[in-house]
Order: sequence, then C-alpha cells, then structure tokens
Amino acid sequence: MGRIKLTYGIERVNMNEQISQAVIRRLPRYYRYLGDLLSQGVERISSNELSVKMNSTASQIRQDLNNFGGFGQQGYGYNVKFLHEEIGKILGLDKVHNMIIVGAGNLAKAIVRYDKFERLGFPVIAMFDVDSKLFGTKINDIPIYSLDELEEFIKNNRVDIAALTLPKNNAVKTANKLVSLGIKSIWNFAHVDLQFDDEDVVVENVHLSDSLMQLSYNITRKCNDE
Amino acid sequence: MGRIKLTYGIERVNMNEQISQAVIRRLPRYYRYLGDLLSQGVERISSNELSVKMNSTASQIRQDLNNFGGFGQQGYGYNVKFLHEEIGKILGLDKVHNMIIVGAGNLAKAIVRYDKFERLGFPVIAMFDVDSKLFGTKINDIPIYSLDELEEFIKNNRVDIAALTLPKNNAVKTANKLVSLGIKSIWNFAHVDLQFDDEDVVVENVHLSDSLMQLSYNITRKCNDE
DNA sequence: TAGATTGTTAATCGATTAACAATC
DNA sequence: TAGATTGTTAATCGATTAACAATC
Repeated sequence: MGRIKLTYGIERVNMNEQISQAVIRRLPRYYRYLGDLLSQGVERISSNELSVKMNSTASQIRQDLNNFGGFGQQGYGYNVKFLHEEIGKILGLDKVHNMIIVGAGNLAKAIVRYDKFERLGFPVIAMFDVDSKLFGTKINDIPIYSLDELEEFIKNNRVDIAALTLPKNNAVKTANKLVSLGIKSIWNFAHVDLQFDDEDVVVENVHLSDSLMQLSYNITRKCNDE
Repeated sequence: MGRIKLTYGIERVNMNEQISQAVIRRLPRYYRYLGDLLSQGVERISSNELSVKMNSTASQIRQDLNNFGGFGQQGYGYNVKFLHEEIGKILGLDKVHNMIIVGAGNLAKAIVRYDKFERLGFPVIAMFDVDSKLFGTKINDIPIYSLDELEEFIKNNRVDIAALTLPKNNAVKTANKLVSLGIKSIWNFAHVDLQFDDEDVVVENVHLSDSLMQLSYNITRKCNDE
C-alpha cells in the first residue's frame, strides 16, 4: 500500500522549491497525530478522518502532503506507518542530531532530563556554562564544561545543534561565537531574535514569554467580549 | 505626542471584531522591541525605522497597530513609551495574572525560577504534583501541594492561569479537572493539543519538540539545497 | 508653511478551501 | 465493476504590501 507510489513520490519532491513556513509548522503536528494512531494500531486513515481528529480540513492535509510527494492511494487513503515514517524523514528524524546546551540553568536541566528529545534523535552531548562551580559536574550523565572549552569541543565532536538557554544580554555574543566556530543551527530560548548574515545558519527562536502574552491577550479579549 | 489621539484611538477599538492570530502573534514582538528602544532612551520612532529593526514592513506595522487604534501622529511617528504601554494594555500586562503550575518537574522549576514571568505580571503562586515526597517543599519560596488539594486551593485563591508541565498521558485528564474547577486559561507544555468545548476556556499550547523538529527540517533542507 | 509620516483604501500576493477527474 | 479517496486544478478567502490623501 503506497510503496509503489513511494518512488514516484520521491521523484516529484523538489527540495529547492520554497515550501511555506505555514506548511512546515504543521508537519510536526502530522507526525505526532500519526504516531498516536500508530500506537493505537490504526493501519490506514483517509485525509478526511485525519482532518476531523486534527481539527483541520481534508483539503489542507492533501495539499500539505503533496508538497513532498504522493504518499496516499486513491480509494484507500494513507498507510499510517508509511506516512509517519515519510514525514519523519522529511523532518530529518531519520538522522541523529547531536546537541549541546549553552547555559546550564534550569531550562537546560529540563531539556537534558526530558528523554523525549533523545528519543527523537536529538541527544544532548554536552553543556556549557560560565559558572566555574559547575565545571566537571554532570546532569543526567551529561558533563558541564567551561565556555572556554567550547572551541576545542566543537573541533573534536560533531555538534549539529546548539541550544541557547542563557540570559538575553549574553545570547547575541555567545551566538556569534558559536557561529564563528562553525555551528550551523541554533535553538534559541533567549528573549531576543537571533539573525545571521550567513544564509547557512538556521535559527529557531522559542519565546516562552511571547507565548504567555498571547495567552494573556486571549484571556483579556474573552473578558471584553459579550 | 499621541495623547490627544488616544481617546480617538480607544473609541475606534472594537474588541468584538475578530483580530487575526497572525497579528496577535506579532504583538509580543512589538512589545519587546519597543521595550528595548525604551531602555535605550529612544523617544520616538517611525513605522519605517521600526520595520528595519524588526525585519518587517512599515505597512504591516501600521496595519497591525490600527487594528487597535491610532497610536501615532502624522509627521511625527510613534511615541515609544506611549506605544509600549498601549500594547502592554492590549496584551493584558497592566493586570496581574496569578499562575499555578501543575506538575512540579524540571520545566516547572525553570518557570518558577525565571523572574521574567513575575515581572511581566504572571507570578506563580503555587505548584502541584502527585509525588508525595514533594508535598510541603518549596521551590523559590513557592510551595508544592498535592494534586488533591487543587480544588480547595482554587476555591480560596484567585487563579488566572494554570501551566501544565506534566507527561502527555496525564495532561488531558488533569486539564479537564482544572476546567471543571473553573480554570479558564491553560498554558500547556504537554505534548498533546488540548481543546475544550467550553468557549470560555483559552489554551496556549507550547510544543518544544515541534519547535525542534522545525529546526531539524530547516537543517535538512539546507543540506539538500545547492 | 513645507516636510514627514500616519491612517486607510486599493492592489497584490499567498494560503486555504472547494471541486472533480484520475485511479486504486 | 462500483465505491472511495486521492492528487491536482480552480475558486475563494485572507493577509500583506503599495499607494496616497489626510494631517500633524
């Protein structure tokens, strides 16, 4: 089911065509829902059934998926296991991405102790901080080094992602240092938008306080509605 | 500057008109940039100057702001302090929102220890967990109670927001319980999309692994580009 | 006043939804 | 085969950008 379409699908994929961020934002969500279906033992699903579960539309799901290829089969729908795997590949989850965390505070601790990321293929291999009291200690078996050791570490280890969990004022400086050392992707939790001239560097900004303010806006709006 | 327009602006505001989520998502960002300008001592700014700083367009900024009123002045631009305050009000930051955290794990610890949220008007007033070893202990002076005490606590204290930082499998059940106890807004970190029939309940889902997968997609895409 | 910049309308662009022929 | 459901084109909707008269 769908296997034969795979080759066809893959051939159709044109990674150079720009795919909208709106679509990309939805991919992890598809992945999650398909994972849930998989663990429930569901074998196949139609775009319509999935749209009901996801509070979306069948049209949107088919459009989104067809950006990457034809993963379904007329009259049948989509094979859950196959589609889950394919979206995983699109998201790069078939590869391991080594991660370091810069700034060994509470958020870093939360990330390193949360096994979900490791299971998805994003193991934390080291943490860095400026606080000398932390040097040599470990959290969840992951060592904390001095920021001064960053360069050497990056030389000797493959680092795919650097998570930045440090105060706003140090974030830009540290991010620039990371990029100058060859880091190509940054998962930024500092409350500042990072941007780089280098087109090769990708950044994902996570602003928890922005999220909280959005919630607050919606609370406020509800109160003012009749 | 702009003061006179204020009354006019406020009168124009129609909270019942639906404002798009795209606009709302940008509000905290405006608030942040204006806050930075404020602390830099900048007094006025034009939509064009701001658009350069924010990597946006002057048109979009003016359109966004005019959803809520006319905050600027022709020939002058926007008064930074005034606009910052006004956006703060729109976001509900002029009020205090008491927050509880359900699930006293590492992420909860990170939130409660991060003073930024308190400064924005979102103090954590209590935490709850199922682990009896934690009952009666405190983190950052905030007490941890048993989940069984939730009902009584909510009766005796004003709780505006409940942050959910617990495993996926307990999240839905706990969220339903919270809503049944009268909680109207949930900041959800569990890896599941929460939804409620009750229109009054607002939810903000924060999916860190979705964010990480988005980053991963962009890494993968870069590699495949020529 | 002249210059600058807003608020706002109109034009464009892109994303979502609808429809349906293709096909399993 | 008949029924179901995709892949894909066309229509619609909404969001962004451009333009400009209003006005400080």
